[in-house]
Amino acid sequence: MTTSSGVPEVVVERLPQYLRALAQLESSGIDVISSQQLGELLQVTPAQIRKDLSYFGRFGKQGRGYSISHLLERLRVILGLDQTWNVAVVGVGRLGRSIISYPGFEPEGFRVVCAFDSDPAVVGQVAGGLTVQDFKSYVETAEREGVQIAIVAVPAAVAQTVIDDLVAAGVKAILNYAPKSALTPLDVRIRNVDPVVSLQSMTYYLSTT
Amino acid sequence: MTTSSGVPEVVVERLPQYLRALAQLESSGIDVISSQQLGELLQVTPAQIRKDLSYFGRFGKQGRGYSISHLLERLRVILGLDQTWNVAVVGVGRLGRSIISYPGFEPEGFRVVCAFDSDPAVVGQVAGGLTVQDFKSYVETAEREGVQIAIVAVPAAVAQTVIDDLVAAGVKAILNYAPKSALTPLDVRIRNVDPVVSLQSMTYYLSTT
DNA sequence: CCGAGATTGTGAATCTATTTACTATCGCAT
DNA sequence: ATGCGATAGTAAATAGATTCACAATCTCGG
Repeated sequence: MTTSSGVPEVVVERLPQYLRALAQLESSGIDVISSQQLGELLQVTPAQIRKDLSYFGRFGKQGRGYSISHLLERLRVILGLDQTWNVAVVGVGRLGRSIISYPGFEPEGFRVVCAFDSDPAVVGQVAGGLTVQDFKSYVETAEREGVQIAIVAVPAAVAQTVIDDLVAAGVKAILNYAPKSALTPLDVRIRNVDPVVSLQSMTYYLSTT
Repeated sequence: MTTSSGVPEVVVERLPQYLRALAQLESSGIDVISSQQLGELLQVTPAQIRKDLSYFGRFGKQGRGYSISHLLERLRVILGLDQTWNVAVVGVGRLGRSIISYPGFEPEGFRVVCAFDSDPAVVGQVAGGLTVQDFKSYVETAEREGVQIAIVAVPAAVAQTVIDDLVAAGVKAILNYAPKSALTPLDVRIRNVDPVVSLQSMTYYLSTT
């Protein structure tokens, strides 16, 4: 699938992988890396790395490779990671609470700024330093807090409805933890995080071998 | 990527999606569905559904469509979901505990049967009805409990080492929650669950639009 | 029992992604 | 300065996945 910008979606999905590997290399004190070496590290062909990067510009030096710090900086800009993103968590059950207090978001520039639920018993509770808001007030609160991304952690049965509401409220990126793949308009990005689906595509290989 | 069995990996990854949609349709009392209708529901072309299924046999009836209950049964067998899978959780921190008590695995046939950590302060604790074992005892315990799948929820810094140990212990399927894509031999399946990576590939589209 | 309408299964065509293969260019040692 | 070895960038070739398009065959009403 190629998107309007002309960059294939698979390519965009690989960039965060490169980013992560490069960040780790940088923190271990390495300055320069070739597509060959990075490819070995990530189990990807060097040509693929070079081609992927070539969609965005020319970042390497022949005979030498890529400056890790420079490439990191460029990738961060390409992916829009040179800014902080405000995130709303919708659904504050067991899973929603784990997400709110997951410490991995903040260092990567994703800040959970508000949390919503529609259960009156949950609204008003405090989770991870945030007071849970009524989902009815989503539009105002999200606007006030400058929310750009929503994380959905509601039961499967209501996921599509909640996502429709979020889309109507103007959210353009949704991370969906509900065990249900939901439909969105083409201009709204959605990624599903579903461990059961991941397991189910591995058992295929376990049982045929 | 085509695997030894001749079925492309993308196809295997779509089957759980079909399964989930069909299960939901069945529970809402529908008996038969056409590739057209299922395609609309999943935002996939009817031809793709028919072609995907054709790798495994002929399950439909011309002029009518697919019997949902029959197709469900066949898909479960194809994916190896007609049995229970025993799962070990490695790493019992905040995230590991959430995974152990996640209620979505059991109904789908994935049973968490043991949990490991290498921190002496955590070993011996009880989490979700399971006593945490020392990771040193992985081989014996996993053998005794009939573990076939491992879920890794350890810090990024030790993920590769832990995964190497698991591979050495004979695990053939790993669900990796560590924010680090790890390398495994080709006969070991690994799926990464990483919300940050998912977010990072969406921000690309948010910032270029 | 027959014909109309629907829908599957699939070879061929098309579209997309990956890999190959080579040129241009760089850094470095002499 | 010069030449050599290494490596990026990329056009062309290949491989892979998706879609098209249609024959085969099913259902169902009359």
